[in-house]
Amino acid sequence: MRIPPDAKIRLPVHPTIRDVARMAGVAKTTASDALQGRGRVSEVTRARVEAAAIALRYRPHAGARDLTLRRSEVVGLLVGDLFDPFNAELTGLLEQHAAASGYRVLLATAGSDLQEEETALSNLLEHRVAALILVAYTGDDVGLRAITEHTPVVSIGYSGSVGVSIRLDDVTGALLAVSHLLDLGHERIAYVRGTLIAPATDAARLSGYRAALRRAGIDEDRVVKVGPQSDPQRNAAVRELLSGPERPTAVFAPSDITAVEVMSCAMELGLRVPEDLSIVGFDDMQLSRLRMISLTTVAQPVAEMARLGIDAATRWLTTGEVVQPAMIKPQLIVRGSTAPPPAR
Amino acid sequence: MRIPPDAKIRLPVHPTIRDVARMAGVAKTTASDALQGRGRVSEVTRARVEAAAIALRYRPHAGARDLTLRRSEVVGLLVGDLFDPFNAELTGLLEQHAAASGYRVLLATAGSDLQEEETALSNLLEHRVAALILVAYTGDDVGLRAITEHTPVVSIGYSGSVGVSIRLDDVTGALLAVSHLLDLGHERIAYVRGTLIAPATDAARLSGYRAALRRAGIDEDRVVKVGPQSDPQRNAAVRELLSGPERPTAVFAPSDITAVEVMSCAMELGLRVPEDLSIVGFDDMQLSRLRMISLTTVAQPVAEMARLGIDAATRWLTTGEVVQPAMIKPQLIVRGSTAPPPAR
DNA sequence: CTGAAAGCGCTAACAC
DNA sequence: GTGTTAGCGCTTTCAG
Repeated sequence: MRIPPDAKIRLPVHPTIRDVARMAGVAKTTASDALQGRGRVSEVTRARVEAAAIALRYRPHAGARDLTLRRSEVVGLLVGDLFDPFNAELTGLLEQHAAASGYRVLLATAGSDLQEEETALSNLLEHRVAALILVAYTGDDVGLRAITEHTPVVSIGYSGSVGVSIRLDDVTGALLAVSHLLDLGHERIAYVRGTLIAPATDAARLSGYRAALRRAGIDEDRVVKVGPQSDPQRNAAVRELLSGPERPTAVFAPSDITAVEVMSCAMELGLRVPEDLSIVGFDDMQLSRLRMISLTTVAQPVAEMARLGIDAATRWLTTGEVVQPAMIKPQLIVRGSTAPPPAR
Repeated sequence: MRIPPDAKIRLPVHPTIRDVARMAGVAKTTASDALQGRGRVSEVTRARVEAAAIALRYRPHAGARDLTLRRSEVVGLLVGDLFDPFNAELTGLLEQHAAASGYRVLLATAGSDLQEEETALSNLLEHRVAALILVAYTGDDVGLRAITEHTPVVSIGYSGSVGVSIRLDDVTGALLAVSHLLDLGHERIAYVRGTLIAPATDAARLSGYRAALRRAGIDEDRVVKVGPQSDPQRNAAVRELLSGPERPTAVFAPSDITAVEVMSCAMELGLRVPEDLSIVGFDDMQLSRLRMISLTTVAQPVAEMARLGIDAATRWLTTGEVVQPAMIKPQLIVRGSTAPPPAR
């Protein structure tokens, strides 16, 4: 339901600094100074002003203040999909860190549409966000580049070339994952791509996967594209992959949520994990640590990434320095979803 | 890292409507009219203005516009914890619907602290959000009541008495869940509370649980409080519960994420689900539908709830009507995590 | 120690 | 058709 802008009624009255001043019997300026503790106002006046503010339940209008001070206390957060628990974790932590640094978060989700992502980005910018944080961004650099001229852009888990990127060495991460499978003796290893993943990230992990296979002298790889979670046919491709006589003995998925889906699919087919099928994911979301899932995966230190992201943004904002943090070293967490392949 | 407000540097220059007007050689108003299509400007002028806007990459300043128009296009969203996948789903959908209705979303997470929740709420209000959406709110009504005088408050999954509540009949939901277990023949049914849940919601579901037991003539109930997810000892209480000789044969948890934790814990102890232990959750998050989890649960129609929430807010905003939608009827989804109890 | 004036970016009302 | 004025709520000069 689209509401035309004019349909929005006027905001019910909030008391303004003027009301407070009037009630305290002083000028606007004095009231403002008193409340901000800009110490040029006498103790007794301050008390009167404060009393008035409390009585009126005065709350300064952040937008007006930002306008006056020509600054913004809001960062824009564009996140691909909150249905992916890893993204949700990241979003939560980013908000926490932003809040700790004195920033509010204006949230936008990209949805499925690429056009939507564009609009969302535009909306955030109209709100003059102090910085832009991109999580699982699927768009391209083109539109982004120009933005960095006036707004710090920090992307997380996106290997683009714009602004600051907080990211893992995706190639090495995938390499670790697949090497682990190769070491266990697997030879038929499939790559199952989820659609929830940003193309650039997917590409990097895919290339790590390929590199590992190549290094092991295996040139045949199987890539499977899995549809969106809500897609009723989402499992079809995976089922087919796992059903044939020459089915892979292991699967590497570029995100934990996809890995869990594969795991579930395997179970439906009566395949045991890891006895019949080994699975490795990527992310290390909290759920993956549960014993009942116990997913071998490449860990992304989500808390650290959130901290680095906000820090990079605030630093860019305060000092103007654009510091690209070092790539985070991926770490393979071996859990119960991987084992040697079944005997033929 | 706390950045003092003064440390925030001035926002790099964005072109203003004035710049556009100057470039097009017209007055501010004319430029504004031209861009908004407020049709009093000639075709040729409009073209000139539009060209200038594009050349300068002009983007209207939403905050300034809102200030002038005395309105707000931003709704505040306070969500308890994004680590709970159900909350994350809800957040994502709320953002989508808000966007579709022309609203941006200012996000705040409550964190663990109750004090933080208070501050977060205050921050949202300083930003003059058009409405306030509360997800898994853990605070009390006291502070909220006053807010409804100037800002629509819509809570989701919170059975408080303030503003509009979009909610399920929690009592009946829990009743359904526990009755299902009773029907299967279970007699020792535990209630395992997660800490991620809002107290009021927990209370309602607990009372449904108790009502079901009472109705079946069982007056002994076992309530277990499980610590936060990150707590290393989070499983201790559940382990103990599930270990004794008189252990329950079924568990009802007031959220899916807690249910999955219990399931995982059971697995650690070598208990099979549902053969040795039946488990029922509450939420029906997407993950619960996966075959490998296959959780019997009370469904909360998350998409519908998001829609109802945003609709209630926009309606309140546009017409001033405060309409309390009917309670949503809970529906029990029976999956693979429940079965008759093991023979003694 | 306090007040008055200016202005952030924008649009609505009212001239011309 | 177009320009001028005023004002949203706030803080920062600059005078008293």
